[in-house]
Amino acid sequence: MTRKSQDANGSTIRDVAARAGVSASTVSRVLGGDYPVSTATRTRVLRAVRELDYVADARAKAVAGVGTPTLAFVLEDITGPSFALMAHGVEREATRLGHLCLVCSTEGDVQRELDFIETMRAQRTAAVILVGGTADTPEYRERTRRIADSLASAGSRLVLCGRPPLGPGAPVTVIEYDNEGGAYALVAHVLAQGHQRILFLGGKPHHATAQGRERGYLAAHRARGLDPDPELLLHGDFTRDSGHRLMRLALSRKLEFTAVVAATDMVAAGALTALHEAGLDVPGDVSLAGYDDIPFARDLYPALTTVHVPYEELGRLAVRTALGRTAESPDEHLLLGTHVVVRDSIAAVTS
Amino acid sequence: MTRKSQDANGSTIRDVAARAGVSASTVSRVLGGDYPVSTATRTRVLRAVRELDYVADARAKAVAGVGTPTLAFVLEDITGPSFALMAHGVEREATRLGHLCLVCSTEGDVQRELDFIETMRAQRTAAVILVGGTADTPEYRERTRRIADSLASAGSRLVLCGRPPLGPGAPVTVIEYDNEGGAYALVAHVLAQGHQRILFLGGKPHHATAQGRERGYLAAHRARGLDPDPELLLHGDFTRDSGHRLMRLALSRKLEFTAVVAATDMVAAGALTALHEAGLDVPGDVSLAGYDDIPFARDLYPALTTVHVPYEELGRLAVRTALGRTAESPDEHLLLGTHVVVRDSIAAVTS
DNA sequence: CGGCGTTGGGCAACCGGTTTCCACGCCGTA
DNA sequence: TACGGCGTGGAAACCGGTTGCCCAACGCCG
Repeated sequence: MTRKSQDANGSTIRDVAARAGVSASTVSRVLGGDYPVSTATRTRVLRAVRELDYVADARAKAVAGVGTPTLAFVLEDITGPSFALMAHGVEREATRLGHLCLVCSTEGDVQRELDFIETMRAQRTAAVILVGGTADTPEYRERTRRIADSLASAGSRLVLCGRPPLGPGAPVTVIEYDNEGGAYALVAHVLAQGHQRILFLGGKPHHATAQGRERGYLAAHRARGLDPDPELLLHGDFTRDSGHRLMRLALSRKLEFTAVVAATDMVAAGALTALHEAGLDVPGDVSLAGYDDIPFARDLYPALTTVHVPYEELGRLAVRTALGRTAESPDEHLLLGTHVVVRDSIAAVTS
Repeated sequence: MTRKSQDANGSTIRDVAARAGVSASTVSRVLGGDYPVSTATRTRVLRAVRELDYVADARAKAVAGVGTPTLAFVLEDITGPSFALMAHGVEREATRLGHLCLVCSTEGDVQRELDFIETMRAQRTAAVILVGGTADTPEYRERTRRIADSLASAGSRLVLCGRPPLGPGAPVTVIEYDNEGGAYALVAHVLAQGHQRILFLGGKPHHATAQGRERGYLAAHRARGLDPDPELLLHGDFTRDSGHRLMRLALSRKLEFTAVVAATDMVAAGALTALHEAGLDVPGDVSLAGYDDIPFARDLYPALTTVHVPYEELGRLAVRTALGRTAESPDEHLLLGTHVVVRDSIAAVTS
């Protein structure tokens, strides 16, 4: 409670100065670099620093304008493999560019997301990266645009990663990947194997990512002059359990299909297990495909045919474009390509 | 370059004060809470805040001693499922306790780890959580102890999560889980099914976690009066590719075994794929077990028998004990239990 | 009507750094 | 010997907040 010094807290620059017999400015200068300081003084200061195990308070430096820049990363749940991949990309690139990396899971709670972004604005982070699909409603656009403006006026930057864009004029960087195109290619591939009735295990009806993939599924059919049976279109979410549940549902309903396309690999994993549990052979009895190409896809049995999404690259790109933006460069909107990777879970129909 | 105000940066408390026609202290007080302020003044201030979209700079608050506390989380690679689980636990508990969460992947680079910890000390984080096994060498202990002291003297706290403890006296919180016991139980289970020659797909020889699991493997044999064939002990790392490679190696060497125990589920996944590729049936021809019980374990085919480790809980506990520690409570050392979860990948030998 | 307690709000010090500006001593040179 | 320039280092202002202290105005009561 006295003037302070040996508290549980680290020592201050003044403590170091006192011990070295110089002023605080001098300590700052020998630590800071470029200003000329005599060798004798420098030595004394450095010794004091070592003896006190001193490290300058990064928050104070930040206030003074020379802090470590930081960037924030907010997602629904780091536990999902594709999220983890993106997180990895973000984190790598961030530290490569000398930035710290704050992370927050929203657990899908919009309010938490809002609160967190406000906190990040207070932290003066260089950028806030929002990742993961969501419903593309007018309300979403308006809310997100407000966030973007607010962040921009604080000198920060909003990045949407795999999220619906906001339309022109919003100070936002958008990095997307092609959901519709990927699904189109994948379903076209399945159709080309002779399958006619393809069960689609989709996500939430309003979820933008889910919609994109569903559109691809439909478009691929139409391109062949086919009109898929609406019964074959099931909706759930992007989890393993959803896939498992939906697959059992389809089986119990005795729907007719020779192939299953799942909206994500996680969904496919759940579906695959359900098929196995029902004693069905994949791809002998039923073919199966996923979407995302998470690392585990190749260790499923049979190895899963799926659509590769460059998630890690997505993350890297997000921070690179967000940080690399020059003062008034135009707002960027990137659309990354996807491609189907053929493995063993799809067979040609024999008949 | 003038006196500032409408820069790209957010507005300051003085801007708000000016606009509301009060002093900065008053603004701080209406925002801060408890100090009595007249309704009229409060209204004016709040309006100014709204009009300027003002948020107090969190870094400045931190310097003044009322900042948002932060905690750091350093691991090798967020991409590993068990790491992701722990990260999730840490993140959840941290935000529950009102802390921000910094994250950094070291990619296994000791120097990066050191640098990052130093940065965290500068950030004055409430705690630094180091997670993931590593080699338990004297050099490790000494280095880590220095870090712990250094952090402690800065009022921060080091938490070792699934890492070798440092021995008594170090200002450290250690949260471990039982590697040897889990492996012992698992291997005992496999032996009880009648298997005599069990291939062990281990990790790096000096890696503490790997050693613990290997010890369990050996102890379970000895408890039955068995002495495992040294040929059956293979070493790699904890990745899927290592499991794949080692399994192929074992097959090409024509080693004799009826069961495989992998040091992690990832290793098991790689091994399983290698077995499938070789045309072997699991568990018909070969039984297989893993360790970790990552979410994917049940979607492998056959569903993987493995040892459950409460990773998410581990993460939650790490932050709770680190933050909950009262001034001079004794340094804690928790050892969490594990248990084997039996699925379909192990069959009894028919002989 | 005057003393007094309460309320509301400004000034200034402080948090821990950085940086501008200036003073001082020493040197070389005219 | 006087003077100008350079090499060093300190004092003080600043970054953007919070808070202790003090004072003015107001209402209440005697």
